[in-house]
Order: sequence, then C-alpha cells, then structure tokens
Amino acid sequence: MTQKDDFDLREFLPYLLNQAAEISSQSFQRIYKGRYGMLRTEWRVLFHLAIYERMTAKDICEKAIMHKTKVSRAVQRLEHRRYLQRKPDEKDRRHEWLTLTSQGRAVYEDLRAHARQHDQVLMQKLSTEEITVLRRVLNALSRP
Amino acid sequence: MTQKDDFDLREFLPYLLNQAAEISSQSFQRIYKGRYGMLRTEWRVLFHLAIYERMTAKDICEKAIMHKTKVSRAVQRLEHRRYLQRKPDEKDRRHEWLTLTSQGRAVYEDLRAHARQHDQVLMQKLSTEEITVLRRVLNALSRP
DNA sequence: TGGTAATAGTTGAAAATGTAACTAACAACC
DNA sequence: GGTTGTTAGTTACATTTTCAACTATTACCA
Repeated sequence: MTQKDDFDLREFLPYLLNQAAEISSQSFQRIYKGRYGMLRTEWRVLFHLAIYERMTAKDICEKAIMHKTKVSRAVQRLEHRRYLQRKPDEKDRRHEWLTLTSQGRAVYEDLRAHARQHDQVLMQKLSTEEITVLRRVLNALSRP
Repeated sequence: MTQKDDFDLREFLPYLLNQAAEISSQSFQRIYKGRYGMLRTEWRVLFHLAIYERMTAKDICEKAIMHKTKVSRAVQRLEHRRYLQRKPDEKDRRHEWLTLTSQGRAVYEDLRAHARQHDQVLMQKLSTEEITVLRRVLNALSRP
C-alpha cells in the first residue's frame, strides 16, 4: 500500500455533487411540473432555446449535455404544446432549427422568475465568497 | 420591477450542480456498471452498508436520500447477487437488518479503490482551498 | 458519377423510475 | 380485547430513460 487508506466515500465528490444537485433542484422541479406539467428534460430544452434563440437539436445535446433521444422527445412534447417551432435548414435538410413561440417564451419568463427566486434562497445558505468559488469550481468540474 | 433583471440561467445553481454531478460521475459509473453490472442505486446502497455495517432499508433511505422503492429494488438485486444478507429484527419484525456478505465487501473494496482514484483525478482540477470550500458548500446545500 | 461513410434526428423495445395502493407487524387508545 | 392509526417494506402500473436499430440527407473520394 503506497497510499494512506483513509478515503471516506461520504466525501466522494460525485456523491456530494449528486446529493446537492438532487436536493437543490427538488423544489424548483415542483414548480415547472406543477405549473406546466413539464419534465426536467423539457425545462432544460426550453431554457436553452430561450437563451440561445435558435438551435438545432444537436446544439442542445452539446450545450445541455443530454442524449439525443432525450432531446428529440422533449422537443416533440414542447412542439405539441406549441412552445416551440421547427424549421428545416434550407441548405442542409438534416438540420432543424428550433425556436420558441411567444407562448413558449412566456412560459420561460415565468419559470425564470421562479428560478431566480429559488436561486436566491439557495444562495442564502452561502457567503458571497463561497458562491464565487462554487461557481468557478462547478464550471471546472463540468469539463470532462 | 423591483430587482435587477440580469439573471442568467447558465448560472443557476441547480443547473450547474447537475452538470457537474453528471459529468463527474460518468466515468466512475462506467466502472461499477462495466465490472459488476451495477446501477447507481445499487452502488449507493452497497457503499452505505459498507460504511455503516448494519442498516435497515429505512436507514438507507434517510442517509442516502433515496426513495424507499428504489432502495427496496436495489436491495433485492444485491441480495440476488449474494452481495448482502437480510435478517429480520427479533423484536420488531417489520425491520430487516441488512449486512454485506464477504463477497459484497470484496466488491466494495474494489470499487472503493477506483472511487479514490477517480476522486483524485477530479481534485487535480482544483486547489486544496477550493476543495475545502466545495465540500463545505455541498454539505450545506444537501440539507433541504 | 456512383458507392461508401458520416451526420441529424426518430422510433421501438427493454430497462429503470415514480406513484399509489398494498401487506404485515406493531402501537395506542378506548 | 378490539378498533384505529402508524410504520417498514413490497408490488403493480404508468411514465421516463436507455440502447440499438432505423430513415433521410449530405460528404467524401475513387
């Protein structure tokens, strides 16, 4: 044994990250589920489209780190509720450009307000210093 | 509008936490899945039992913050592979005490070694200071 | 030009999860 | 003692996710 063997899995980063992620998203999940019957996948696609205006499903896969079948199905459901529109690319018919409808944008604005509020509650548990470090660190860990 | 409206969802803590959790657990997931065909729920139950020696399903639900049906099914699968044993409580037959078999413990030891290694890779992306803050913060966010 | 490979996105079947209803054992109260 | 309420854990069914195979379109290259 070349290393000290004092590794406690309760300190394992993926585990701690999962716990924090799970708990911190629970109450917000109840909001988009309760108000619009949306799933997490749909919420993610929705807000990516709101932020980036115009994306293909592929783009969303990459930005949101979601599998293409998840995205495909989330897009179907959002389209069915008229929250987004598809338009095939003229030059390359394999691509479809996705944009939110005004209805989709309204839903986004509403949820965004709740998200901000939710975020503020979470941040109350932390100092400004901790928040800064946390954001930086989470970004670092999100690059594989 | 009483607040500045500069809230960017890319900075939303539950989102950042989810991304980091997802990415940071991916490669370790391949290990327990590839070596033992285990699911995340099973891995979690396994290591909780390894750490706490002897627990009921209820205990695991609370410690690991998992729903009781998830735990129930994970326990069934682990028992089926002979990684754990159940023993009903003599005084209160509603409780079942769960313990790892020596086989289960061997699997745990193996996975723990990989987990440690995985954790070290993750931590290389961070300073010791950042790691300290991160652990503290994740613990704070894990209390609802 | 034609044939093979690559890419975007969809679909179907299998696996996993969530929800609610269930069983079995105990507790508490009259 | 019997009724009612609680608790630990399981099961059935519906929903969601995963995995692999599929279509349609474009790219590459002899």
